[in-house]
Amino acid sequence: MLIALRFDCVLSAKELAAVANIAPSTASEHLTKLTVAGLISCKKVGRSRLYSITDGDVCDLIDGITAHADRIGSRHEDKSRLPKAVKHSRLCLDHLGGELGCLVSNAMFSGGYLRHTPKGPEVTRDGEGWLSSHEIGKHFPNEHLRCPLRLCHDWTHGGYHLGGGIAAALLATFVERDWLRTRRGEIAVSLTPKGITGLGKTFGLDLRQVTG
Amino acid sequence: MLIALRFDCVLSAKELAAVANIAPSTASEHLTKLTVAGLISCKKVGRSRLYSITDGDVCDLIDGITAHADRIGSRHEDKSRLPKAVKHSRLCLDHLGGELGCLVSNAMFSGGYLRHTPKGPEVTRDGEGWLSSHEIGKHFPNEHLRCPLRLCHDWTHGGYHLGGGIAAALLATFVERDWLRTRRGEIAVSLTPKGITGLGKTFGLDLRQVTG
DNA sequence: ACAAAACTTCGGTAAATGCCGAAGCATGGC
DNA sequence: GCCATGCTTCGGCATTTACCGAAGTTTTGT
Repeated sequence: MLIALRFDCVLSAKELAAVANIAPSTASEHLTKLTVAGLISCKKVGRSRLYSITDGDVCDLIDGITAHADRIGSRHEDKSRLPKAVKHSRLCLDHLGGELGCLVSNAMFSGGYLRHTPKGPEVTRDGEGWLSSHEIGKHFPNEHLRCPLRLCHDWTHGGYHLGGGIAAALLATFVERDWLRTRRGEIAVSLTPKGITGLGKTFGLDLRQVTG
Repeated sequence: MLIALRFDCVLSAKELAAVANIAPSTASEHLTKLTVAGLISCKKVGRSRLYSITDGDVCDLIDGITAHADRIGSRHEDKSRLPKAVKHSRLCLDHLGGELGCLVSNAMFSGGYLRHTPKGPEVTRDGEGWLSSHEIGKHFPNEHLRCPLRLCHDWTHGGYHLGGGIAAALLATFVERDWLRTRRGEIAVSLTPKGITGLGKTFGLDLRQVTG
């Protein structure tokens, strides 16, 4: 349920019961436990109850646990079996991960558009200008519910890439400009020739290697 | 058990059974589970098995969960009932917390001795010089096992203070210089007149209010 | 070689947990 | 006003869990 919410931000009790594959009554009981524990919050809308993750701290908690699970789970897995494209650039839920995701993230920090704070990454004054000049909206779907920006531990690459609403908006822009292409149900993201120049100029990266 | 290990770094199965108040056989079973889950690691020494937390990522995980528990737990508590001294300066396991802990932490970041990175706080080149010039050892007990520096969410004050081995070494130095005094079994830390001037000069703080 | 210490494995028990279906409560549509 | 929908509460069942003590294993000390 928490992982489903980590992706979809807002889900009803019925939907959460469906993803967990349990009866609505069981789901209801479990959802109250999660709510009492402060992990999720509930909002009554009509005759539905819409649940979402309480705040960014809880998101980090969930990410930390899933990242740990990935580390443990992949301990005896052969990572080299992953297609090269997936290692290089892949979707992490609804934003960009893999080597390309980490490169973009690093470039935005070293370019002074983002900075690290004890509460996580933050958009600088420069960054706000940069985002709007590139027509990358500060506004994204479910803005009021979703963590705008966070760091995502990248288990295929060992670094960090950007997550949260702004990261999702970034990916949407890249796809819109045909710099990247995604296919429904596939985790791999393909970098177009246009993207090599576009992303390269925008972030000062040499991406000719990344297509692999 | 994990919280005990977060403080003591290395504990034997017997000791962990004692802190959890369960029979050695039960502890053994549980420790196996934690080990399989990759949360703790085991080292055979003589006839004992010494357990410690696997790595810094797991430390972060534990800290995140305890921090969340603090947030939730303190939601319906009356914080104002805490003695003023505890709110101002208190022990957080083996290092300095409370308002004073946060002030010292902030001063070290803004002084350029520490900086934030995605993996947590880091000592800068300046900071290393500063630490050694103040005779605050980079070396501390269990150095090889313990996280050297991390951020601790401070639930009495709402900010962050420093944790980890370096923070423990800092407190030890402050106590040694009689800037602060601790009493066995007590969480409150008292700031001496010497400390008001000493810490004040060292970190550029006006601490006359903090004694409260 | 023998005993003690530290830990694990095994068998059994009591408590907690997850789960479901039926019934009960709100809300929205007709 | 009435029914359908979405959710919760309740009672009860099956499974799982935590736990202990006894017995077994390895290592240390004498």
